[in-house]
Formats: sequence, C-alpha cells, structure tokens
Amino acid sequence: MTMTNRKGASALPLNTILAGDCIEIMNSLPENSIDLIFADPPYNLQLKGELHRPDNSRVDAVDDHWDQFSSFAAYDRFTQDWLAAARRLLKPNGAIWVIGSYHNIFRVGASLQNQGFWILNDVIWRKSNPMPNFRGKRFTNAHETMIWASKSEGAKYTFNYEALKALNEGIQMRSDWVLPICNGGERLKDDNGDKAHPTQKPESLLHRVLVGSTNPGDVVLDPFFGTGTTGAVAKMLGRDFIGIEREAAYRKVAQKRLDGVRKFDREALQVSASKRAEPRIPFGQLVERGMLRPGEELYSMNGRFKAKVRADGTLVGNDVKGSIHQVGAAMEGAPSCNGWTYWAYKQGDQMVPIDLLRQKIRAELAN
Amino acid sequence: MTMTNRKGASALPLNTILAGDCIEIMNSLPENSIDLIFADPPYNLQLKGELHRPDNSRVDAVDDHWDQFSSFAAYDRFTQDWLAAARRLLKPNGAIWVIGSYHNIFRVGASLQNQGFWILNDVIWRKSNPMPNFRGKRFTNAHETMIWASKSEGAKYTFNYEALKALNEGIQMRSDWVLPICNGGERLKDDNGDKAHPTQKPESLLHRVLVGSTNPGDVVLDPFFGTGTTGAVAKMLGRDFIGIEREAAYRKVAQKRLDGVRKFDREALQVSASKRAEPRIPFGQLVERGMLRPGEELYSMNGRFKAKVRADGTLVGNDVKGSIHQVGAAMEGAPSCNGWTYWAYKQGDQMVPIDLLRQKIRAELAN
DNA sequence: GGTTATATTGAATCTCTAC
DNA sequence: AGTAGAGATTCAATATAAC
Repeated sequence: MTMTNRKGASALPLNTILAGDCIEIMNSLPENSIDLIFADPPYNLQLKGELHRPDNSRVDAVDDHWDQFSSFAAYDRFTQDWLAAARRLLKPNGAIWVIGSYHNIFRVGASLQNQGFWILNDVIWRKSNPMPNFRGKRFTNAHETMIWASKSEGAKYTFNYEALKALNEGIQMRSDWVLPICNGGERLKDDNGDKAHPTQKPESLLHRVLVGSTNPGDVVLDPFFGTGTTGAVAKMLGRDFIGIEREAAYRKVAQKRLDGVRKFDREALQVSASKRAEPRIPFGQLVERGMLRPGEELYSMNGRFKAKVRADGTLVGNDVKGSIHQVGAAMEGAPSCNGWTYWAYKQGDQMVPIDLLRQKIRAELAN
Repeated sequence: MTMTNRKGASALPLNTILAGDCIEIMNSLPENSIDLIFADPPYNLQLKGELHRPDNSRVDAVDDHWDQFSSFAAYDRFTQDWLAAARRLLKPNGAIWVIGSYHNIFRVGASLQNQGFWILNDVIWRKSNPMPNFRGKRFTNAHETMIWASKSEGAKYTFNYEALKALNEGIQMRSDWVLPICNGGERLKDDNGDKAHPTQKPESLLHRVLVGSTNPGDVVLDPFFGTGTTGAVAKMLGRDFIGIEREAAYRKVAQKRLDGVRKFDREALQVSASKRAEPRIPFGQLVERGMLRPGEELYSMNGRFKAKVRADGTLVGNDVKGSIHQVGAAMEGAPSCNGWTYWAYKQGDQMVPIDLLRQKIRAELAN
C-alpha cells in the first residue's frame, strides 16, 4: 500500500483498493483530503419477477443482493450516510459526481442539495446502444443521469473548459454526452466468461469526467469501485485514485485490470489551457518596454473610435481617461470591455490587435 | 364554459382556462376524473446577479416573482401540496408528466415517489439549440428532464407504443428526445412585441407526450398553463383540456392562441417529426473511446509529418498544438486542412486513415 | 428580387484578484 | 468581508438590414 503525505499531513492510501463498507472506510480517512469523488451507488432497482426477451431468453437484470432496499426511507438513510462521509473527505474546492437512473437519482439529487452540495450541472449520458424495451410498454431507457456538484456554493471547483471544448472539436461541451455502453473487449469477464459486474461503466465516460474536472496529480476517490473503471482511467490520466469495494470478487477483477493499465506519457496529458491560467501582463508593460510609445494612437477593432496612449499605461480619448478596458467600455457604452481584444495599433496599413503584443511577452516569459 | 358529464358523474369545466391558485382549484374539481396531467411548475432557479453575453448584451433572465421561493423546504412544501392535489384528480389508470431542470427536478422526483406515484421513465428533452454557457464555467445546460409516472404501481397507464414508433421512423422511441426550443413564429409575443412568457414550451414536445400517453377524447389537465401549449396541442389532437393559470396576462394570451387552433392541424403534426442530421463526430471521441490512445502518433497521409495525440483530443507536433485540422494546416503551411483525411494511424505495417474510425462510430449511432 | 452580412435571443443557480 | 477593477467569454436559429 502506497502511503503519502500531502499538505495537511495525513496519510492517504493512494492507488489502492480498500476492502469493506464504504461509509466506515471513508470515515477513517483524513478530512479535506480528496479532490474529486466519483460515485456509482446501488440503484435500488425493483424488478418484480424475471424479465424475458421476446425469444424467451432471460435478461440478466441487476438483482444482486446489494441492490435490494426495503423502502425509499432505507435508501435515503443509506444515501445520506455515504454522502455525509464523502462530504467530510472532500477538500473545500473539491467536487463530486454521482451517476444513477430514475430509480435512485432523484433521491440522490435531493440529498445532495440538502447536505449543502451545490449542483453545477446534471449531465445526461446518452447511450448509443442501449438495451431495447422488450415489452413495448415504456420508452427505451436510453440514458443515465450524472450530477456534478461542488462541496458548497461559491467554491472554486476545477473545470477544464478549454480541454473539453477541444475534445468536442471547438464547440463548448454540452450537458448531454453521447457515448456507447461498455461492451466488447472492454467489458470484463469473470472466470466463467460471464460479465464480471452488472453495471460496468465505459472508460470513455470517466475520461471525460476526469479530464474535465481534475488536474494531473489530483486524488480521485470512488466509494463504489466495482471493477475499477474510475481507477483505471485515473491511472491512465496521471491522477491518483482510492477505491473502496465491499465484494472480494470485484476487487480481484479490478486489481488485475489496474495492474495492466499504463499511464499515458507526460506530453499527452497536457491539455489545452484557459487564458485565465496564463500570467497577467499589465498594459503598462507594453509602454515600458517600448512596444507602444506614449502619444501613439490606438483604434477600436470596429474602426469607430480612437484613443491615445499615455506614459502611465492609461488611455485618453473623447474626454475619457482610464485603463484600456474602461475607455473601451465608455466608448461603446457597454458595462464592460476587454481592452486587449478591443484595441489595435497601426503598422503600416495594417491594424494589429494589442493582444498580439501581450502574447509576445508571454512567449518570452515561457522560455 | 362547457360542462360535461362523464362516468363517475361529476361535471368538468372542459376546454377552459380556470383563473386562480392551482392547488385550490384542483381541490375543487371531482376526484378520479382526469386522464393525464402535464405540469411545468416553477423551477426555483435562484439566480443571483445579471448575466451578459460576450458581446455585452444582457440576458433576459427568468426573474419573475412566481419563480421565487425562500428555501428548498418552502419549495418542497409547495411541490408536495400541488402533487397531492393532482394525485387526487387522476383516474386510477391516469398518469402525470412533470418537466424541470436540475434546480428542482430531483425534489419533484423524490416527492412523486414519496406520494406513491410510480415512475415509468425519465425522459430527456435534448435541446438542439440551447443557450450556451457564456462564461465557460460549466457545461452548456442543453437539456431538461421530464418525469412520466403512473398513479401507482401496477396501474394500466396509456402508452401508444406503435404510434410513437411510427413518429420515430419505425424505431422504438427512446428516453431522449432531440427537439428545438420554442422560437420563431411559434413564440408568442405580447402587445409590445416582447415574449409573452419566459418559458414557453414547444408544441413538438407536447405533441409527443400526448400522442404517446393519451387517446382521443381523454381529459388533459395542466395546472401551470402559462401560454397554453398543452391546451393548444390537446385541441389539435382531439383531446379535451383543462388549464389553470394564476396570471391574467398569460390567460389572455393563451385564450387568444386557443381560439386560433384548429383540430388536427396538419402543419403541427409535421412540426413534431424531427429531422435527423448526420451526427457530427468530434475527433476527441476517438480518444475517449480508446480507439486512439493519448501519446499515440499520427502520420500525414503523404508521409511527411507526424504528430502526437493528447488526452483532450488535440494534436502536438513540431511545436504546434491544436485540432487535427489546425495542426495539419500548420504543417503543410496551408490555410486549411481536413484533418480527417490528412491523418492516419499505424496498424502493423498499414497506415489507416482516421476517418475510418469516424465512420465506425457513425455506423454505430445509426443503430 | 435575391443573396449576404449583421443583429437579436433563449428556464442561467456563469470570474477572479487585489485592496 | 465587501468592493472595485481587470479581463475572459457564445451556439443555433430567426429577424432585419444591406447590398
């Protein structure tokens, strides 16, 4: 078992599968120590009798003993208990994902809100190849719901907006994700060749969750580890994981799976970063460095306005003085304005946005 | 006001809009008399400040008084009260639909279950043209959730399986529906030319609901009638409706709308048949799905260049980072480049164009 | 009249840092 | 803790204007 020290000092059993009840084990771990929790709790499915396909073959439904709850009240108690334990573990800026279906997700969502978690999105996993509804009595149950929540309102959760936008070829990622269910070679089998776990989640789903809401080196906890999809993807992506699983059979399959996973190389783990993460360059530096001279004129990109650079890095034009942002906003009569992309200078006949000069400085700083 | 006698004998104010508080009015109507309830209750959005688009225009938010609740507890009481009144009205084999967002739907779902309703499906309305996330801080909120429930477990609810299958070009209807939001000519305007209601639902949505879960002659109740989409579609489809609406302004717009609706409007039927476009497959999906691994190398089909795949679906090579198209263009010094046909991966000795992987996903989605 | 830019808008829990 | 200022941020569908 790898133990490690983090700021705050308590030891975490990183990259291991812990055996036992998830509530007890979570309560034994140090508080405020986890960056992200991904949880796929039992679904409280209430299949009465057996289900048969039209050809009379039996559908292998989720009917394991761990999925039977006597009542909604019992399920609520269970949910509240494991959520409270999870909440204690999360760092103040940590976040949680919970996946479920209509059988349980409404109760989970209400409990999350009641405990002070702040819902950021509900995300729909739209299955591209779901099991059809054999009886034709309802809609094909073709999706599951995930809730993404921060520990509390106003917390600074991690969201790699640009990386997800890149994953989606330049268009911001929506709350509905179209991904296939886990089958084929990815679906783990037990020694009899049967599926090892009834609800194994696809790695593609966890890839998107972890790329979007964690950074390399973060600690990801999965209290219902199952066959370890969360751990496998975390390892690939250079995140640390902690798994908790009660059933020995699942732990065995998961450990074997994890042993076979390789981490992607460092360069591949770099993702597109947001501008917010880049160092801040005051406009005055452009003047100090002589990239723009006091007295030089700047022009709005829409060609409608101009202003003059002053020695202290402010602008003046149309009786307005102030920062590049303030003067731009005043000219447009707008509540705010990004001066970096609003203003340009003249180079011969060309209009060059001043943001290019900032980029030049940033490139210098990077070397 | 049309009054009519049904088996059970009590009079129902069919095809009218009742003015007042929906709980009081529902309690004044005869029990076990309604076939279907469609409810679009307040979402309790809890908006804080103002929001501006990147172009500085202001978003016209839903800040109406009817959406304000002091706490989750207050919202829960309201939900339990109107659901109890609705439940009393439903025939034993009646059913209910409730639509909501993550702000309220989990509380609604839990209350439904607590009161003995039996959830049949949760259905996702995937908006083809949602409002984007302007600040890049969350996923585009691109869907709303509907819960479909029978009055109790084992009830013989109405489900027109074949009609829905026909609506869906012969394929079983799934639990996710892609439909555009209500705009254009369908969006009702007030006398000033502004939108008459902040959250008018599209007729296509109600069309699918009513075709699927009612029969001609059924009575459909909408306790939050608004501009009367439920009534308009019910009238077109030959169902009777009862609307309840507290705000006089909404009632006025709705009545005018209803007066203009003809039964079996052909055009409306066509609106509901959504066209299927060829799905766009972002390159990132090949990475998420494990068809290509982060760190793997791609080669240009002309054999001159190579680049490495990153975890967010971008490429990196020769100091250039970006999409498959951007990096291809940069390497060739070309203004643009179709990365799908430009790049290939190695399979043994073979070079396989990545477009083949995209075709594989498309074929999967067609099923 | 027809085609091409430009403007508007939609159920939204939508920033971060320094003072 | 609250405030002020820097500065980052959008997709699809209509409607209207311009050419």
